[in-house]
Formats: sequence, C-alpha cells, structure tokens
Amino acid sequence: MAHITAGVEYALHCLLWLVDSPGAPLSSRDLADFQGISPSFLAKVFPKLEKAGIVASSEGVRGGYRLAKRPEAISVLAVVDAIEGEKPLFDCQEIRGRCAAFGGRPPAWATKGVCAIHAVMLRAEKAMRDSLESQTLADIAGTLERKMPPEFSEEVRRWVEERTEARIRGKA
Amino acid sequence: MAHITAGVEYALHCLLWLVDSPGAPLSSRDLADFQGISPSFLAKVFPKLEKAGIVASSEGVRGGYRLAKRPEAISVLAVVDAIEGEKPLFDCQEIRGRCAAFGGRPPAWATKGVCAIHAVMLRAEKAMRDSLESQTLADIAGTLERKMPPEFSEEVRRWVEERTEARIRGKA
DNA sequence: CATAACGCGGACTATAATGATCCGCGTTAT
DNA sequence: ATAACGCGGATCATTATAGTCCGCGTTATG
Ligand code: FES
Ligand code: FES
Repeated sequence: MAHITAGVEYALHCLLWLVDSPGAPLSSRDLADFQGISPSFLAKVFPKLEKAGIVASSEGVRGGYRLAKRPEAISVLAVVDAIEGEKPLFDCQEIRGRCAAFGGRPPAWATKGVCAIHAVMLRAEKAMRDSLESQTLADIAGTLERKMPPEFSEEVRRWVEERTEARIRGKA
Repeated sequence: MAHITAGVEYALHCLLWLVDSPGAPLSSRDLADFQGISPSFLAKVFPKLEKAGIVASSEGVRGGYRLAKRPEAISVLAVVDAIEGEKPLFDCQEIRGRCAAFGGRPPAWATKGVCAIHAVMLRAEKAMRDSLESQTLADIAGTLERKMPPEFSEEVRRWVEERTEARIRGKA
C-alpha cells in the first residue's frame, strides 16, 4: 500500500480531461469508462474534490463536473490532501514517554516539544509537500500536451460524441 | 496507516540507545522492556537492521546488538529503507494506457516514458528521501543530548544493572 | 555438561485501510 | 414521466501492519 493512493491517480487523470473540456461538464461515469477505471469507485472520489473546492458539480441529466478554478491555481498537493485527508507521513506513537527508567511518570524534559525523531520525519514530510505544492495541474497539462499528437483532441471529441449517440440509440 | 511505520520509530529509538552504549551489546528484549514496547515485535525489526549493515549481532548468552557503523555514517533514510524495504510513495497503476479512445492498443506516444503525473510523485518522493538522507543518527543523538539532563545517563546505567541483578535473583 | 539467555525465522492472528460494489434518494433536462 | 445525473451509506474482498508464539541453533556461565 502506498502513501499516495490510487484515488489520487484517478483524480489527477480525470482533472486533466476536465482541463481540456472547459465547456459542458463531464459525468464521473463517462470519465471512468473513458479511462477504463471503476465508475463506482470514481463516484466516491469526486465528492472529495468538490468539498475541497477543486471541482464544481451540476446535478441532473447532462450534469457532471467541471473545474472550479483555473488549472494554474490547482496544485497537486491540494488534490492529494482532498483525497487523502491530510494524513501524516509518519504517525508518532510517543514511545519516548514510556521509558522504564521513568517508572510511569516521565519528567517534563523528556516529553516537552516534538521528539527529535518525529522532527526529522516532519521535515521530510514538509519537503515532500513543498514539492507537491510547486506543481500545478496546468504544469502537468502542459507536459502532456507536448507528448500528445495534435489530432488526438479530435479523436477524443469523436469518442464522446459516439457515446452520447449510443445512449440515444439504446433508448430507442 | 502511515507510510513510515511504527517499526521505524522503534528502530530509531533503539539505535539511539545503542549510540550511548558502545561497549557490551544490548539484547532486543532489554531494549523493548526498557522502552515499554513489544519485545516480540522488536525481535522482528532488528534482523532487518542487521541485514542492512546498520547493526551487528552477537549470538548466545550476553549477546545482542551494537552499531555496525559510526552514528554519523547512519542516515535516517538507511533505517527507513531497511525497515520498509524501499516501498514507493506512490504506486502508479498505468491507467493512461487504458483510455477507451485507444481501443485496447495504446499508441507508443501514450505509454512512452514515465507518466507526467507519476513524474510529479517521483520528484516529491526524491525530495522526501533527500531530506531523510541528510539527517544522521549522530544528528538526532546530538539534539537529544542537549535536552537530557547530565545525570540521566547514570540513571540508565543503574536501570540496566538492576535488571541484570534481577535476572540472577530470579534464578536463585 | 546442563542451563538459560541470546538471535533467527516461520507460522499465525487481529485489526485497519484500501479498492471496489450496490442501493436508494433527490435533482433536473428531455 | 423518464432516465441520466450527483450524493451518501452499507457492504465486501484484499492487503498491510502490528503483534504473538514456537522451535531451532548458538554461546556464556555455573
Ligand atoms: S516518540 Fe515518536 S518519534 Fe520519538
Ligand atoms: S498512469 Fe499512473 S500516474 Fe499516470
């Protein structure tokens, strides 16, 4: 199990599609089907992004999600925190106070402030978070656009169209 | 569950005691009892440190562990890797290749190299690891020594003595 | 030489988190 | 009225962590 889970990977990949589709909102089902991931699981991910103010939702038929901010204003850290809930890199058990030499009542000097080991972990966590905060959705989208051939956007548009038509056909 | 687990906290706290006891080796049982943590669990942690070349073991009665290197040569990163086994911060599921627009056969440009999102995570992981690598056991020991009153080392020595005597008494 | 304190490693358990599914409710375009 | 939406709760399977237990080989000590 990794610290940054699959939910974040799903979320970021979805957000990238939202960057390229500033018009009509996209439904979480379509986003899931389009990327070959679990629709039910993605449906649990998006409300977290909405609560964090990263996406805005519209209910009802033809509803779905769109970005609530400009891509440059959405850092990767914000997405990670939205999904993971600011869980710490390291969970200190405060063993320092349990030393047998204290006999149950640890002196003040032993438990005052943050344990030196814990402090090292907090510095490492901050380094990680600073790195994540320095990258925005726009940065990633830019990198990807340089890899993608220009005609691919057109292919994607066609796929979405076909899916909409398929729904109408299924109805008839 | 945190990425850096309790095993690392236990290991580092034990290693700090080993720094202060360069003479006779300390047994994992004594280290556990002294710190109020599970002896059976600590017995699973130390072999990992030994395999990583951080501590050296001596078997038989009066055996135990001592540091295999100078404290300045033991980075926190080395301890984390020894316990956690270099597990990644983020575990990419390679969803980018599953896009429905590819129809099962993703083109080369889509799967070539590392995904832009994965790359961001790898940079964050590197930042974390660099931070952990920059801190050594000696650094932490130094910080701790500044907090600890000078008479405490004496108290610890006495505790170890009493425990040895208790073992002899228990035998008689 | 017998014993007890060691390290070592495998099997095992309990608990929690993750990834994922299913269902029912309220909303809304058609 | 219907079907496509988002929303939230309940539930499940799998996996990782934390912890236990037991038996084996080694070694100082009496
Ligand atoms: S007590 Fe938790 S890291 Fe020292
Ligand atoms: S495919 Fe895993 S992060 Fe993009």
